[in-house]
Order: sequence, then C-alpha cells, then structure tokens
Amino acid sequence: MDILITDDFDLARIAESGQCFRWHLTDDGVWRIMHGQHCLYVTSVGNGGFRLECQPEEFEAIWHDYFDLDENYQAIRARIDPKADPFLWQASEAEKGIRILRQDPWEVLVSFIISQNRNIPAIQRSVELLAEMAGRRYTDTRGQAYYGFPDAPAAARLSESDLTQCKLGYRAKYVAAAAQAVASGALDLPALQAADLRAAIESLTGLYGVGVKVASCVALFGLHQLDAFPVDVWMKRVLENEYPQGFPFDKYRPYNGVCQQYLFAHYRNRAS
DNA sequence: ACCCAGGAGCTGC
DNA sequence: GCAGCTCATGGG
Repeated sequence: MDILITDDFDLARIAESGQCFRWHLTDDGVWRIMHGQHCLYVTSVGNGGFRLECQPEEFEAIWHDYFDLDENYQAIRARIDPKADPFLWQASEAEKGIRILRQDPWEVLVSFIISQNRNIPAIQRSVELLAEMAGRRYTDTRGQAYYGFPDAPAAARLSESDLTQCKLGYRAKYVAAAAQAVASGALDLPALQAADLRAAIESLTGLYGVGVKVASCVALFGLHQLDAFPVDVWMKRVLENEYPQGFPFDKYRPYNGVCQQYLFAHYRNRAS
C-alpha cells in the first residue's frame, strides 16, 4: 500500500539515528525493517509518499503505531528558537525527518544492554545473532527468511555459552539477568510506560548491567517517554562543548528526548 | 599494535 | 560519593 506523510519522516535519518538496530538498506534502495516478529519493506517515492509492502490491516495494526505517526514532529521542532539555541536549531534542521519509533520495550532493553561500550555495526551484528539463535524463523513478503526478536522466556532459556556465541562478551550475564527478570515477572516493562520517568529509570537501573544511560534509552525508545535524555560519550561532548552552562531542559519539556536525538545524530554525522 | 565504541560494576580512597 | 580500573570484541 502507499501512504502520504506530510510530517517529518526520513527513513535514512531514522536508521542512522542509533535508536534501532534492525533496519537494513537493500541493494535496490528499499528499507527492510524488522521489529519484534514483523518485517516490512518500505520505499520512499518522494514528496512525502511511501510504498509499504504490506496490507492496510497490517499497517494499521503494527506500523502506524511503530512509526509514531500520530505525533507531530514539525510542531516539536517549532518550539526550538534559532536565536536562543542556534546549535539545537541547526541540528534539528540538519536531522529533520527523525522520529522516535515506538519499539518493543523488551527488544530495546536487550539491544541497549548489548550496546554498551560498542559501536553500532557491532551492536547490529550481536542483535542479529541473538535473533538467529533464539528467535522464530519467518518468511517475509519477498520470500526471504528472517528471525523475530526472541521474547524474554526464549532468551532466558539460553545458556551463558549460547549468549557468548552471539559475541556479547561480558554483557552476556547482563542479558541473562534481564531475561530472567522479565520472564519471571519481577520487572513489568509495559507498566513502566505509564509510570513517571524517574520511577521508570530507577526501576530499570535496578537490573544488573543497566545504568542510567541504558535505562534512559529504554525509556525513550522502548517506553516512548519523550522527555528521557540519554547521555553517552557523544552527548557528553555536545554538552561540554555546546552547553557549558547546562542544557535548558525546562524549555523543551516534555520533548527533551527528541532534542537529544537531533543533537546526537548531528554531532555524530559532523564528526565523520 | 593502537584507540575507540549510544557503559557499568567493582574497588579503594 | 567519586575517580580509576576492568570487562570482550570488532571496526577504523
């Protein structure tokens, strides 16, 4: 089916924004997007038009929500004053098209536990290996095989040696602990969506191997808490170099996380 | 060989 | 509380 999006929506910028690790650009310029147990081919056809290789029912049930199409990102960007905050404004112009996907919180939790102290290609590789090891095998609309992201009980059944085979290194025990916590019900991720941001982060950092940074990523990308503001090595540089007097969080509440994505993406892209 | 990566736990002070 | 060390592993 074809859809028209008049608001921000740039597939390449979303893919490169570091929030998701299972998007791949195929040789013919079509995006292959894996999310949970689903897989979708999307092509940008220009002027806000997109070709989605799925039925309208699947779009309504899965992808409309995943792409966060009910949120107005132009309106969020319009809050940024070019005179008061020229750096953020420039970043938001350069990275216009980013949206915060509504991903599955469990998948995000595992992906960002895996992410610590690694670069993005290495993260993608481990996530894929994990899906191949413990996820269900499916066939997509083009007849290609893919693996769904394993749920918590499936991940909890893996031995530590299985996890090590996914190139997780010392993070293997962290993933095992998270799987155990979620599979046992000790941690109720969906419940955190409605929780206060501070409470959600506190709850997540209670997990072995989850600090404030990973917890903030889970809150922003998995719980859709748009005010969460993850600070990694790149964001540390942004804050030190561009906001020596501190970032004006009060100005952008409750959308600090969206601002963070513009800053993160822009700074990384400029460096390379 | 070297340094860095969407960090976090542990130790010693 | 906080600075320094360590943890696997791949990419540049």
